[in-house]
Amino acid sequence: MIGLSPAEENYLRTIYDLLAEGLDKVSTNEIAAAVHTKAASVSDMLKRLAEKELIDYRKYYGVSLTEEGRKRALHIIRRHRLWEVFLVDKLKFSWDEVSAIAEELEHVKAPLLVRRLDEYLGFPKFDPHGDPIPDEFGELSSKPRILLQEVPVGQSGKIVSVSDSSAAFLKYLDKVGIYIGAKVLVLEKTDYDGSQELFIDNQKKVFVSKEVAGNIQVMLHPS
Amino acid sequence: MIGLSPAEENYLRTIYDLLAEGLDKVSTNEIAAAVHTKAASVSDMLKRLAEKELIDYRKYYGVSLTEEGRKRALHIIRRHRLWEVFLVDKLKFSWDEVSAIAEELEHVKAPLLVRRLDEYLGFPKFDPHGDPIPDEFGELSSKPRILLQEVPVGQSGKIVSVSDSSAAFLKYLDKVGIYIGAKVLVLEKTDYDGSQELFIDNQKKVFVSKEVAGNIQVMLHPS
DNA sequence: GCTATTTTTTAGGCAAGTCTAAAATTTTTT
DNA sequence: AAAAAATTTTAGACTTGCCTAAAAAATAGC
Repeated sequence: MIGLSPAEENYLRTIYDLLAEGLDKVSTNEIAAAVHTKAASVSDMLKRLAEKELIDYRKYYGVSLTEEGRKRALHIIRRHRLWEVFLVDKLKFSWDEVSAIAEELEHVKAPLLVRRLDEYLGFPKFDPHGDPIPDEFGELSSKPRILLQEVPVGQSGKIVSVSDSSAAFLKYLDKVGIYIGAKVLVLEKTDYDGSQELFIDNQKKVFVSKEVAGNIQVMLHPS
Repeated sequence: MIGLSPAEENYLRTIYDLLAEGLDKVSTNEIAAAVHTKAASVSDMLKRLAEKELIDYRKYYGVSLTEEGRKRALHIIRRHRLWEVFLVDKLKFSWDEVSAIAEELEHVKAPLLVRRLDEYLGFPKFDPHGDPIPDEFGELSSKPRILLQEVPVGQSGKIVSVSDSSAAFLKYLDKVGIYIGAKVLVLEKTDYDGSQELFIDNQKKVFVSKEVAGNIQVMLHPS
């Protein structure tokens, strides 16, 4: 199949992202909000994407991705997240500045470019927000990630992602010493309010509320 | 003034490049060939660019850039050439592979990105082909460049650019040991055929024909 | 279960950028 | 200098991607 336009790619990635947030279908209005356009324009585009068999589209019902659509979306996301790593690691942007720029860069398709970039960055597996970078074949790192909330006492893991990327939340994490990649050990859990005591990098004890622990994703076991 | 579309940017950069090759105006057909489109499409676009006062356009006569158009073109060329440096220096592409990829990257406009990239690359003054990189204000490095052909005997300089970038020519240069950035000293000139004997990097003597010397640009004096 | 509200789709229009075919202009040839 | 050839422009059409306004369908309220 032939290449997609930047607009089509944006829709596809957006639909993937919205689906990743849980439900099995996405509404026209949700997409419209995410791509900053009107519902009518979304309807237009959905018809085109359905015709290309990249999405399953039932009028007035909702949208999901076909296998092909999912594969395409993951390739776009791969480019997006690799550029984010580049912007943060090499050009010293902060992780909350990079999404908009990566949205432009992700549409540059030269396949060799993406491979070389991957290599240059040291084959990163996660982007600066902790989200996994799909491989060349559109496969996601399958290592399980669970919410910090759910990590049992005594178990340790690595912080790989946060769901809330508001400036306030990121600032809070920074202040208490939590960051993507940090090792975290759950020391204690308080049943009645769901708060936890953590041990970060074998160094620092931190208390977090249930709300905070519900916004942090952890990969169990690894180094 | 507001931003230009990728297509408008391509036309503008192309017109600049064609003008840089000597003449003071460019024809519709030349542009059509350079942007791989039809003359009719070029006519359309020229009307639009003229309306935006980026070009001076007289029907059936030809096209040149206005001051504003030239400034815009130089900003696009700045981005293009910085990305070329990135691709060669960091991603290890060879200098003949990078133009097509840079053509896509050059349309990413985030101004902070360009500045950071420039810094990351060490504020390069020339791209991998030896062409100068305009500064943030759209100014070209004003150091004079002359054809190797015209360098007098006993004078030395630095090779900064080649006009012919065919694979055959580049291969030839490689073989005899001539490369962008090499120091060159003109040892001897043969009047009747215009050929020269050169001393490359104070190391290697090389004979080049007038044809070859006419395709190589040199910056006089510098280190 | 019918009405009101919200969501979604259709209809029609618009700008960008491209194309082909035909007309206008310039250049070349003889 | 007139005819032929080449170049360039115009005219008309098409696609993409967006819009507004109106119609259709689904959902919520009572």
